Amino acid sequence: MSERRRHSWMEIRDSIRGLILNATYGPGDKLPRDEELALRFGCARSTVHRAMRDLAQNGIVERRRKGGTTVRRDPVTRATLDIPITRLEVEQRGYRYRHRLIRQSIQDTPPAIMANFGFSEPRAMLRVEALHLADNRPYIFEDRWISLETVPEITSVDLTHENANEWLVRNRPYSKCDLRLYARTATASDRDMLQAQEGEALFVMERTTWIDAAPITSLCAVAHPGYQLFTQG
Amino acid sequence: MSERRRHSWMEIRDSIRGLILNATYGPGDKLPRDEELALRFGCARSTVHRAMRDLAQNGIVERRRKGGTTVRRDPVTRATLDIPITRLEVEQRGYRYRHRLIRQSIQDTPPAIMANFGFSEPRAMLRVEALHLADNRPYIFEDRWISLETVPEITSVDLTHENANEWLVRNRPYSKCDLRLYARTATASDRDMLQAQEGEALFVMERTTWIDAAPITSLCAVAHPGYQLFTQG
DNA sequence: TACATTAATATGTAGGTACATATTCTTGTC
DNA sequence: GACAAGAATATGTACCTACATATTAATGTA
Repeated sequence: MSERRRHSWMEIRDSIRGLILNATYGPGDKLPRDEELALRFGCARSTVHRAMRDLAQNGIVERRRKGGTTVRRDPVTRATLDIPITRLEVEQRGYRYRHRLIRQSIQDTPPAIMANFGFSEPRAMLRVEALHLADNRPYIFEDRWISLETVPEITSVDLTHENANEWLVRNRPYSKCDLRLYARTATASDRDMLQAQEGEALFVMERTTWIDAAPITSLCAVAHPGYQLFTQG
Repeated sequence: MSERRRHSWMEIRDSIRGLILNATYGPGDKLPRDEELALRFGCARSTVHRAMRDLAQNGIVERRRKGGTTVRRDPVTRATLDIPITRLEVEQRGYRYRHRLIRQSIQDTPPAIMANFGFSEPRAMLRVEALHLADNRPYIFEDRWISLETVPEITSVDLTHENANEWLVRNRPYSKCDLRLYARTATASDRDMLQAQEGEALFVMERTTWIDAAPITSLCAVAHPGYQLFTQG
């Protein structure tokens, strides 16, 4: 009898990717159905399915029920960013972490925050401005807006002691997160806060989170000059 | 007999996440084994496994063979970045794409590129400097180094016509990609190339790719003033 | 005690079956 | 030809069983 060796889903994935690489199937082309490929590779459909899920996740192919699997027409570089809690990031670099609450007040959301959440009307939220320090030097300044409806307890938390970043991450895990990254020239306020030189380039991360459809928080984090963000491959 | 309804892996995932959220299992705690949880939830082990894989992928838990599943001690914000081919990005914004080859030469890698690849010695590579334009205005300037050992055919490609970005993405898909993002103040050369104002903040993306252990390319892409990078949630 | 060897065990994967679900395709009606 | 209803079909999921694999824990030996 033929000794059918067991194929790992990664082997199958690499084989399918190989077919795409050597142009057997080009961008936009439809791949054979899973069952057909399983037959061809001599493995179970579930193994092809596992391989395909990985390829789909990595943006190589697109899959639709009944529609079948197609090679993505527009290849992308897909990278996973891990943004840790700032305290851990600082400590992992061997610095002593400190946190300073600058301001805390209830205000109506400005247009930029409304846009992040998709509001059409201003809403009262808790605004928290805080500075993260590494060895007493400014590390990241954050300007955060927190929903009073989704997170009512936040008003009774002492944010001078416990920082909003960690409190939220531990008490209000999100189900959805939007991220926006860009560069900005240091303003007068940045210069005070982050000890940046005039005209220096600063790295900015805007992050907005929801639990299901309910808004949690939207923040604009401005990093100290020289800050870099990596992917962990 | 008890009518065991079928549970979807997402239900199970949300249930497990619920246990973590309501502090039944805190950061660093060990969760019960899959089999035990399956029994508890009244589903198959494979369903728990599917749920756990998702939680692990999203950085909620960590799993190790024999070691079991533990709640991650340090929560992270995990986001998936899609960096499309520049031409598509430009076209999707409704602009006309053009590409201009600035320079092309074989040089020894400078320290920065050696560091990206992990080389201890300089190596001769093809350096390609090119400008991507949107409606004839500078969009992204890229300074790219391509391995002559891994991609020997590149020397016979006419890069004035076909751009290196697309040629590589279509002909040398990578298996590993490192990404580094930061902000930089415009230099004199940037000002010429990207029509940036003096002292303006520019967004920089450094990308290094390998196929298995073989280096493919390392590039430094400097975006026009005002560029932003989003996650596709 | 230190270290190597072996057993135990939780997760990971492959294969298989049955059914669910979302589309697309076909067909019928006007 | 336009549109709605129903059939066809490829992917998605749930559950099983049987192993594979990576560690940790236990055990034996010097």
